[in-house]
Amino acid sequence: MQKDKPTASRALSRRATSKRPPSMPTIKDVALAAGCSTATVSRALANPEKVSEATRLRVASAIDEVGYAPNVAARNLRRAESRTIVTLLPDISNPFFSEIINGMEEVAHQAGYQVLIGDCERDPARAEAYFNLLPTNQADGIILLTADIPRGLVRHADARADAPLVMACEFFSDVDLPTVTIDNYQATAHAIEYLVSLGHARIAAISGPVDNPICRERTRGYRDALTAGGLSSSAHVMEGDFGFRSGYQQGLALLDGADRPSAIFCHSDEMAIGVLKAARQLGIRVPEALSVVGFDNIGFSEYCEPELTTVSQPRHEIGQQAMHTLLNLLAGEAVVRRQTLSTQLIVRKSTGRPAA
Amino acid sequence: MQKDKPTASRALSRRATSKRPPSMPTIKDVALAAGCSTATVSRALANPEKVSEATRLRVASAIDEVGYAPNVAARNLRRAESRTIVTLLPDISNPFFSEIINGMEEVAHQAGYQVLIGDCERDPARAEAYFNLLPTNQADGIILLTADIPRGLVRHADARADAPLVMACEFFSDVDLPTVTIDNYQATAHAIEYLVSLGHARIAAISGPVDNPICRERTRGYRDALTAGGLSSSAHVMEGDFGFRSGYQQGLALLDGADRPSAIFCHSDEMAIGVLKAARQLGIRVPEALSVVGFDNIGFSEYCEPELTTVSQPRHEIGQQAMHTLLNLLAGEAVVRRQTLSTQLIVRKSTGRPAA
DNA sequence: TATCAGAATGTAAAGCTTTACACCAACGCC
DNA sequence: GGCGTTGGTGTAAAGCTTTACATTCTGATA
Repeated sequence: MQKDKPTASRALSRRATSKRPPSMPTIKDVALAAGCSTATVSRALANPEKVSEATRLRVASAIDEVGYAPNVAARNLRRAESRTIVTLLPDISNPFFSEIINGMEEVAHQAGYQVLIGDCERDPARAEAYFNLLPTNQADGIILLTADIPRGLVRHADARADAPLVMACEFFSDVDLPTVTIDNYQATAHAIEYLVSLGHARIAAISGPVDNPICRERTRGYRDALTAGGLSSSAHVMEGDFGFRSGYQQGLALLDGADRPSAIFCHSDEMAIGVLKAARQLGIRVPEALSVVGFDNIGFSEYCEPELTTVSQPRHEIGQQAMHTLLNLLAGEAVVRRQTLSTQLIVRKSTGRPAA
Repeated sequence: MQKDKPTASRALSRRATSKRPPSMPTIKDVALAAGCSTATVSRALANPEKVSEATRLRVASAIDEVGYAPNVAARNLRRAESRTIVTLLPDISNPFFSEIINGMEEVAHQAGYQVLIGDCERDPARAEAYFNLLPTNQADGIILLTADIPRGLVRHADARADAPLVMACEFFSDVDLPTVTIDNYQATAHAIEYLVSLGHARIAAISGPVDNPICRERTRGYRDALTAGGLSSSAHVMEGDFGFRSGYQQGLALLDGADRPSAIFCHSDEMAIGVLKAARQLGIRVPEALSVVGFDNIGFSEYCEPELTTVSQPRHEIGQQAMHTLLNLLAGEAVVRRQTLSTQLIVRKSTGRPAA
């Protein structure tokens, strides 16, 4: 009884590789069970029309007889693809993105793709790491939800005109990627017109980062609408970063001064909610003494005090369209390079006529 | 000139596979350039200590001479792993999770792992799809941020005692996975004690789903603290779903009735904010006529009106620990099966002494 | 009936990496 | 000087699937 060391009959396990003793059945096992070659099994799965009805059925039942599931790594290796799409965003904690992601996942899953969420946190190194998934076949395409990406990366990846890159929500002013956005100019102009129509004459704005193209568009819309209303001289734009705190701080700055605005248009709901807090702190009542408009219609905007008037984007649809576009690109089909989805001004309780 | 059809010299491209004409260099090219075998290159990368100093350097410079990057699919195939961890959560739009995810990604990336975010949306089919990534080697492990998972899936995956499954934030009452949580019982009891110490005698609670183990724990803490304060008879628990709306609705129900509570403890900040809205609507002032306590300390809790008193969880650390635990599990190391992280009651403006 | 087209299937290579095993040289020890 | 180590390296198989090409067979056309 000196069999103390190598003991248990390893003859049982078909493969001696290492771990994973209950090694999954392979396409070979299916072929055996179905009485055909592995090629036929593969075809039955990928190109059913190339296989006779009878074989297809035999294969099908063999598959669940042996409990087969394809080995994705092997498939990816052979096909030189990963069936993974990564989406790059500036900040995962911003609830604005979640609905977009849902839209993307919906169409991705349906097409057999995964989506990998890449939170860049404004860190170029992070962005680069995600871009590197492309040449190494770890990702088939990228959807950018932020323009805050080292331009060199994009240019390099975009060398081929049909590079698997799609932009959503934002856009680059200098690189022409297929893009799905809203009409930021129009949406803003419309919101400002609404404020003007209420009688506001001093309408300030808190922008996102001013070098951000969508913020530029919005500011253009803001200025033009002001001009159209004969108020061009009252334009006043502060810069924020879309987050609560910056809205709060810029709101404080705006409201604490001498001739304060009667309305503030913000480029995000979070900033608008920050403004609400600033106003509260200064004892300025909303909407009686100050009107506030946000952008995005995030979940909170219905639960803050007062409920926020805001510009709603079709976030789910943006996600869907962006993913569709990318998948079409991958399929080598022609895509419309610029899709513009419609927005809606949602009037709630944070806006009203200015005090006489 | 009848060469109109097959035209361009394909002899140029080394491989005739299909697309991807600028096919990446492989380990073979590196071996060639470094004047050694592919095995040595592979070793130089994976087990540098098994290779002589000189060779290592030659390989290194060969690598960036030819611009080599490993083919991950091939590696995964060979190693039967994916270097991907998936995390399952009930609802990606809940900002509570984002900081946890950041913590997880931090340690995952450092160890060369990716994290795939799986939004289950309470749909068992979705959860099952994600669990299926495990046996097919598309994922190496799963971190559960929700207990709302078909139990069969977990049991099945957990057949081996060291299954690569880790639970964070929540836990199962009937399956014993390695878990990292806070002490929900203590944290709640502490919050309730605080309310009692302020003089509240009618303290209601809005729970998450009552069959959720962490909600049970919290309710136990709530009841025990009430009993300890001699208020056992006033216990009153409503059921919510962690979301704004349910907090709002249950808040309305609680506050509209005859003998309304002077304080409400909520199992999430979103619900607490819903209660705030309900109170506002009914003209009940917070904190003068009603104290409200939330749970989680999400970003918005500082910007609602009034700022929310809440129980803060170390979310980043929870994410880190959970990922550490999982990676240790994968490495075959022993792990502590139950980690309990500390919480903190953050007192802001939504709580105060009850009106005489 | 010979031939051909087309459908259905099989064979085997290719995709890239990792690793068990074999091999070789250098070294130290008795 | 023979022998056992040890460190460094190469050879080749294995991991699983897809697919170009070859083969076989059926039925139809000339």
